Amino acid sequence: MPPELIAVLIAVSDDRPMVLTLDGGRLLPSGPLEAGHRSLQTGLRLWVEHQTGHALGHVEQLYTFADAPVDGGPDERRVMISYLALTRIRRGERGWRGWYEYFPWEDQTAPEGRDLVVRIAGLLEGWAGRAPSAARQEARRQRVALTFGLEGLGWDDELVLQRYELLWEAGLVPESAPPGEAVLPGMGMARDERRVLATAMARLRAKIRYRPVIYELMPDSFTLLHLQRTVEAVAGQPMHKQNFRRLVAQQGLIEETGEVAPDTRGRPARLFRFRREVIGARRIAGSKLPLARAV
Amino acid sequence: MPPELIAVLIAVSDDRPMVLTLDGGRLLPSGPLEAGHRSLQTGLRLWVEHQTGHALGHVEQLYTFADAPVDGGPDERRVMISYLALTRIRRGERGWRGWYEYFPWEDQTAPEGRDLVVRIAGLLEGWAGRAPSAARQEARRQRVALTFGLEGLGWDDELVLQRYELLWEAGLVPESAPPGEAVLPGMGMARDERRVLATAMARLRAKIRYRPVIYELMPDSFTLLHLQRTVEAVAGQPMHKQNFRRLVAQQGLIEETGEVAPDTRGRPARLFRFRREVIGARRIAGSKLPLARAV
DNA sequence: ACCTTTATACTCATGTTGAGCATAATAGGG
DNA sequence: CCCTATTATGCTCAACATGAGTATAAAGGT
Repeated sequence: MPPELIAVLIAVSDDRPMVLTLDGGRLLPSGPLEAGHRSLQTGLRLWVEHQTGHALGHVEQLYTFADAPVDGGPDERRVMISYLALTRIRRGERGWRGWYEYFPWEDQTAPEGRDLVVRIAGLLEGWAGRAPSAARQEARRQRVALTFGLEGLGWDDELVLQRYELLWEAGLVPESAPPGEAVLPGMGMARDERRVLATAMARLRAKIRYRPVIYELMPDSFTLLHLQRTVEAVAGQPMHKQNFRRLVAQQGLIEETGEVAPDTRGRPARLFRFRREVIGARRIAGSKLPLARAV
Repeated sequence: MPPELIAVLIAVSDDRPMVLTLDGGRLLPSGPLEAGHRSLQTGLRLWVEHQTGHALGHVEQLYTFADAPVDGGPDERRVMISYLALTRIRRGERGWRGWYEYFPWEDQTAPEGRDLVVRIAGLLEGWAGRAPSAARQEARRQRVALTFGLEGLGWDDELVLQRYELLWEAGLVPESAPPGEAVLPGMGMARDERRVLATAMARLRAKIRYRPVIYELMPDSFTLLHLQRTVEAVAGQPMHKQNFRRLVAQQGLIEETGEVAPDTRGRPARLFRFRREVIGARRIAGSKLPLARAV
């Protein structure tokens, strides 16, 4: 069985990060590496275009997964090479879903997300208490606190995969819960797809801190607030407005278009565009996140 | 053809980063994923142990490579899933080689490495001038300057792979040079192994900045200078001594053993040990590098 | 005693970051 | 036309981090 190529396409629409799915949101675009494919990336592009009609721009390899072998099953097991692609939604495209539909607890900009983490903390405390020994219980509690930023440790937006795997182990997600047991809100996916999505989210959240990839998710011109809302949507965390502007300004990666945003409430905002020329011409420090404390 | 698992084992000995090789330094430990392997990592461990006798500790997946399909060749091509492992050299083990034997220009702590970059800059200027159009020439020059830190841009120690691939394109390494043509110093390896090694070096150099992985390369007790020399050896860059100590001290990741180093010249240095307990108990900021300017 | 060598403690200027205050410019209601 | 709500934008401040350098301590060798 040849390795499978699987893609996570991300776009941001109306300040919501979206992922392109198939089969009613249960699958990601994917297909086997074939002899005719000139490279892994070529194969991926062909499959994605064939299945979704969406042409890929820049893609980045994420991780290679293998599922566990089945006793008495086929000799070979599925190997999945996953990729992340940043793009924009084209008119009329279907299959795009908000990524927080799959991971509601990852949205710490909204009160619902924060409340959900409080609820999860309670459930995981129960799980920790069910460990066989006192030492194990303590280890579980420490892991929970670190992963979900409890006890004053602070929320780390990059721990998407770790949080999902912890909830998986605790039987709180549909993929692992005993039948009939209550599970957390959040859509499940087929096979390992939700792990792949979690990996993509974590990578993107990490990457916007040190590479200006956020602009691949923006339209040609945008206001500073729009840019900030996009970063907040991806990071799942609120930011300090003035400091965000200061940072963006001193990076010198954008320039004014000279126009102002139409149909605005309040004072009209100037429009900016990304200066594509600077990519490659300069060492890019990226876009550190002036994160406000999660109120 | 099942995917192949390939490992880059790194250790530091006598302030030199070393890599475990086979076949006189031309190969890295590797082997195909088999039906009996419980996971990718398990398979990797078995192959490495079988081929080198070295048991693996913590490993990290690096990247998945595929070679180009050959016209008229077999239907399937080699897929390599690569891993990085940090370890220590055990007594009597053979096959360890200094990684700067393969990439001499990556050692910017020594004058030889810095001189070599000056020479490379000249050769690449010639290569840039041979581009077909003025625009292409300029693009090449920009890429060279950025990748090798010319024109005041500063050396970026994490661009190991980019530098190797540029030299490959320019035909300056044995893997790509026309037969009989002069090439740069630095041992070649079989197949794609040198690219895998470059990927591992880049990842490790990046990682020591934000995770305390350097301690996996240290003996149980060490002096601060020994620690600094190890970081410098990995990063290939000199650092400011006092600031390095300040950083290490305020991280609180190490503690005094109470003893001092034997057989020292000058004032004897206190010995320290890594506090394993803090891993997992705390969010680790890692070990930023107080890099001195490359004199 | 003095010199070389390494260890270690401080100082200082500059830059970065988190937080907040103040003011500007628009629309819409009274 | 004034007032208010709303968003945009400019500016200050304290705390902390960082790069660089000076000064002093403790050993061995001649």
